[in-house]
Amino acid sequence: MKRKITLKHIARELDVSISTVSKALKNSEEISRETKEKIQAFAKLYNYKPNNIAISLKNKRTKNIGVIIPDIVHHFFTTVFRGIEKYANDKGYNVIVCVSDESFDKEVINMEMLANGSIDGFIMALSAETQLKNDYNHLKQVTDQGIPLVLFDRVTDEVNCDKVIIDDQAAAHMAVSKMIADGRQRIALVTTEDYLNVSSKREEGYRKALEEHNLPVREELILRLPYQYEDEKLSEVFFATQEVDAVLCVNEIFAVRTIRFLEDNDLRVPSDVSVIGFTDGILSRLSNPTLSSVAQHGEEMGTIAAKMLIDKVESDIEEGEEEYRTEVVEATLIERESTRSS
Amino acid sequence: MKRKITLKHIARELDVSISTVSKALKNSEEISRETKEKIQAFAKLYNYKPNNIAISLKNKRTKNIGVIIPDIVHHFFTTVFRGIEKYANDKGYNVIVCVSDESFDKEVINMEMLANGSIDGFIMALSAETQLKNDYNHLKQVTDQGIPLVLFDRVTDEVNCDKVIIDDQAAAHMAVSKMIADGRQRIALVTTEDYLNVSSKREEGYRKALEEHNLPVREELILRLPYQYEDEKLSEVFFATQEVDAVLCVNEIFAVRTIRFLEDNDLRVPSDVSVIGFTDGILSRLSNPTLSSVAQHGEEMGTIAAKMLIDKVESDIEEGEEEYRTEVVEATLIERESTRSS
DNA sequence: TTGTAAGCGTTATCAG
DNA sequence: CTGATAACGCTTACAA
Repeated sequence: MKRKITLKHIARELDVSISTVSKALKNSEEISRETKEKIQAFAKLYNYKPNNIAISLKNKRTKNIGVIIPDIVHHFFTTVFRGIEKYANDKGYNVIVCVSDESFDKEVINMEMLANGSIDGFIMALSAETQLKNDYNHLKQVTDQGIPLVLFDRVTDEVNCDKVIIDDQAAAHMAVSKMIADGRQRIALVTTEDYLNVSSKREEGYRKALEEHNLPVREELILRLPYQYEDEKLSEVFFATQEVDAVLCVNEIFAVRTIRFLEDNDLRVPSDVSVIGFTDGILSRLSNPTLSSVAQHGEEMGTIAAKMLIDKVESDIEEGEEEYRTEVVEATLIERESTRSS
Repeated sequence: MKRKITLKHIARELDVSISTVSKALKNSEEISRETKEKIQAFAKLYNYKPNNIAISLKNKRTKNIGVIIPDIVHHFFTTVFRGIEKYANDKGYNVIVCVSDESFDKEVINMEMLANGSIDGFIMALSAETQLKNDYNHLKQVTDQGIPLVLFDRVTDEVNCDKVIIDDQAAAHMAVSKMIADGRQRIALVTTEDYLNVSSKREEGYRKALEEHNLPVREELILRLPYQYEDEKLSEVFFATQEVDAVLCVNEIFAVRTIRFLEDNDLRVPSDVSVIGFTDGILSRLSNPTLSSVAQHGEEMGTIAAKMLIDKVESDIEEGEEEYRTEVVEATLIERESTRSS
């Protein structure tokens, strides 16, 4: 077992000072070619690599970024994470992930844990509970300390920082308009019952699109389901009493369930009812029929978020003139079988 | 912007020495109640938190664990990750994730990056390319340095370390036996063409089960598809020329595609053909019909891996007598509609 | 009871 | 060209 070698070891071994070794390994002009070669050869031989922790302490820069997301087993977040990770890695940063599990407390604990020197900045999506409580002191504390923060998808106006979002309202509007253009008239909305910022924006877009096309907004056609619902009972009640010819769902899972439910009730998708979901993930591509859905371009969001963060981290504006940006990523509608206007 | 406060600040402010502050905050008996109270109050007021990096440097322990996986947008890995993250967090560890993207080079780079002091140990699943090249020097280097390593799922015998796997062979055997018990006779296997350890183990189980039940192993019934295949052409060729009454797929995606293909060709699942997949993820639960599949219990694997790693990290056997364990997690068959023996 | 000093591994400044 | 020294923030013998 060859323990990690340090500058000190090399210095002792080669009978030079630590600073000489340090400089030699950085190819400093100050050191004679001869000594440099000797030292470099030795270092190579023993596979010397500087200790990141020591460098972090010295530079007050960890080259780590902290990512806090509500759930990792969730296609969208996972996709954003991939974007973050790729960009960050390219820039020489590592990514520390913490999962808040939609819990306010865990979010706070994780942030505090990381804020004590472990990371240079945060990228996060708020937990559902945090949005519900509307308590953002932990975020403010972090920004007050001068730690850069980028919020994505689940954001809040309460905190001053960079943000990356998709225009959920416009996206829902687009989806509903498409259905209307396809001749659909009774369009239902299946959304979450939790108060999530994104859901309500999507609902706004849904309402607006109907209104603009002079279609009535029927509250009975808006179904609110618990975030992780497992029973289709609710949906049965809903569809049994209503005639719908199109459904917009705020996520993939609701959409796939809806399709299944419709087919079990002898309604064909898309001929009888067309369905559009949000989150263009694996389910959309592989459901039967395949699901038209609003792509949120998570990877792109992740890339943008990482870029914004790293730019801030590496800029030395420090007490920056509070110049925060909000990037809006265009959502696109991926059309598949569930809306074929056949 | 209140910059982070350090022991030095407190000491200066309160006109005591740094070590007094340090001890006072640790509630040391050495310090008078009076001073302690003064210091603690001050620290609370200014929200003092020790700097993790400094502590890491001192203790030579980062309380970070490095996780390297081939792909984060993949239900199984994501699930394992969740298990790791939860357990690690409970134990006060953070998790740094790097994605190898199935690439050998990235795997090597990421490991080296993290091995220079950033983490106390690794948990990883080998990339496809690494398994193909059969080159594990980067792993050996890490273990040689005394950094604990736990391999999961995609493992190799070439490296001496703790491992967590499922018995893929037994799992496939179980699945095939179940189909046979249901009266199926011509059972196909849809597997990957890459050389992945897990796939080949599953194939072995498949073959063994058939043999044990005195059924012929027909090579034409074994279909090898590229890892991320997008065209169903291959599968068309396959099924068009064969009569099968059951299919075992080495992953969910292949399984769902198979179902879709069968239905498009007027074969009903499960009445005409029953289908079982591996990886009990969201697709299995939501496909139509729902998919019977082999649950790999990723979260449990993650928990076990994290436990093994942290135990090693925190044990002081150091030059441990090479006592490495391999934990086998029981796979279970989750029966859903695709195998209802109706 | 409090303080000094060394050390964790590096880098940077300043002398020699 | 090379080396001593201080510093990053903290802990911990050891002195006082």
